[in-house]
Amino acid sequence: MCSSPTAKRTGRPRSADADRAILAATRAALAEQGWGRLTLGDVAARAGVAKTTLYRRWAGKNELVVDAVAALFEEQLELPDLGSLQADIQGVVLRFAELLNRPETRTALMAVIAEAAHDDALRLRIREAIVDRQKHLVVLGRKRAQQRGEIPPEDGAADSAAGPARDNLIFDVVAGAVVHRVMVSSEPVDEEWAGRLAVLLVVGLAGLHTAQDL
Amino acid sequence: MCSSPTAKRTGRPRSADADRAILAATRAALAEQGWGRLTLGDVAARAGVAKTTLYRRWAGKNELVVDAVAALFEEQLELPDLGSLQADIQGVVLRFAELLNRPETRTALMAVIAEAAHDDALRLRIREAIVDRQKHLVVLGRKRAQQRGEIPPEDGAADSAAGPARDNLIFDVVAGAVVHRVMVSSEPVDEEWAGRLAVLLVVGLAGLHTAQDL
DNA sequence: CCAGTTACGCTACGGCTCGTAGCGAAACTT
DNA sequence: AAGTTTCGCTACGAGCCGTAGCGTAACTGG
Repeated sequence: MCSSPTAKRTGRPRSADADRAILAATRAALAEQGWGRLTLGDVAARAGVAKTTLYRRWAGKNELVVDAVAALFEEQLELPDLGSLQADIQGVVLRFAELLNRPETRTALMAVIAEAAHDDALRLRIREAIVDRQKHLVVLGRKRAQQRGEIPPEDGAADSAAGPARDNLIFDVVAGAVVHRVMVSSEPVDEEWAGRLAVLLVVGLAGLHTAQDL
Repeated sequence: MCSSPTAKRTGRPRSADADRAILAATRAALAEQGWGRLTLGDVAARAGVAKTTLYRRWAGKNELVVDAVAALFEEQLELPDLGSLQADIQGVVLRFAELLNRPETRTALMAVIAEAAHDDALRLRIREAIVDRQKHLVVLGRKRAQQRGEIPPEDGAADSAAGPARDNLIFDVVAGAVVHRVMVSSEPVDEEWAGRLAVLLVVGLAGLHTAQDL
């Protein structure tokens, strides 16, 4: 009943500096030791904070790491307007790959996704902190392309579910391809590769609109 | 000098039954407890094997789990010939998704990929045991499509690197999209979604061939 | 049949990390 | 000044890791 967003409660407030220091220390430790050897004791020591303070704010390793990497997604992901749908896709692919190439994110992102496979709360947290933020870029990119006339506008009445379904497909293809290229194939995402992926998508997307009978 | 592949060495041979029991126990424990709570002591107990036996054959959790899930990929992944490239893609996507929906693979695959981000030996092992096996399906699918005339044959002299590059792109897009759909978006890969992905790829692939100037 | 060699099961151990409890001091509200 | 919450610190039991040591089992070559 008494937990409004910015509720000024009684007692000593939590240090915002400590929050920042802990998340930064988590990313640093993650980059050096990876997920497997990351210990909360080490993070606390790096942040200059008692281990108990850490446990007061996060339930465990999973939640802490999600917040630590979510901060990176928040400040680094945006959709540049490069004039055409193809160029926009290429641009956002390169940005996303750059983010994935950081040593902190490389191991952390896959690890938390793995843990989320049998942890519903964690999966929800990832969705809100990371996935929805990315998915929004797809919707934005589609709207821009429709304004430019590169893609036919929504025909509302026809098939009301086709639009969001297409967005979801594009999202999984773009994000999935980049992640797979970087993490599994472990080959570089350069302008050439990003360009080919963009061509594949733009052409294929046009095909999806004409073959709507599926 | 004396280590031929099937070298009959002196001494008591390693039990093949124990190998199978350990890998099966690993998959069972993985399905129940997930990656994070998986302990090698538990695996040994389930397999009816001493913990030391486990350490004599595998260096650690990572290597063991890779072998345990690789066995599933080996016996379950093949490319059905369904008459057209689009149908073939749709078929293999559905098979791959079915494999990813198993509780053992859901968490294990992402976890070992995460660990491989800073473990070169593990990355190589994953590549040989899992990735190359999948990639072979792409090459096979392309050859079939070329024989059917759905895709122009290799023009050898023109751009010798374009063919493999296309294969790699398709591989990352297909595998990445399925993994992302299942693990991140956590939405089902049904015939409808697989069909849309197949259309996107077939149409886009044709576009890649015409716009070879990239 | 008899060494020689290797794998196995079992027990035990030090070492590390986890997550929590308890304490006194600090910071902030009323 | 009193009340409340956080903080740093120390200490602790619990669990798992990975290894060592031992006696036994299985298989090979002389």
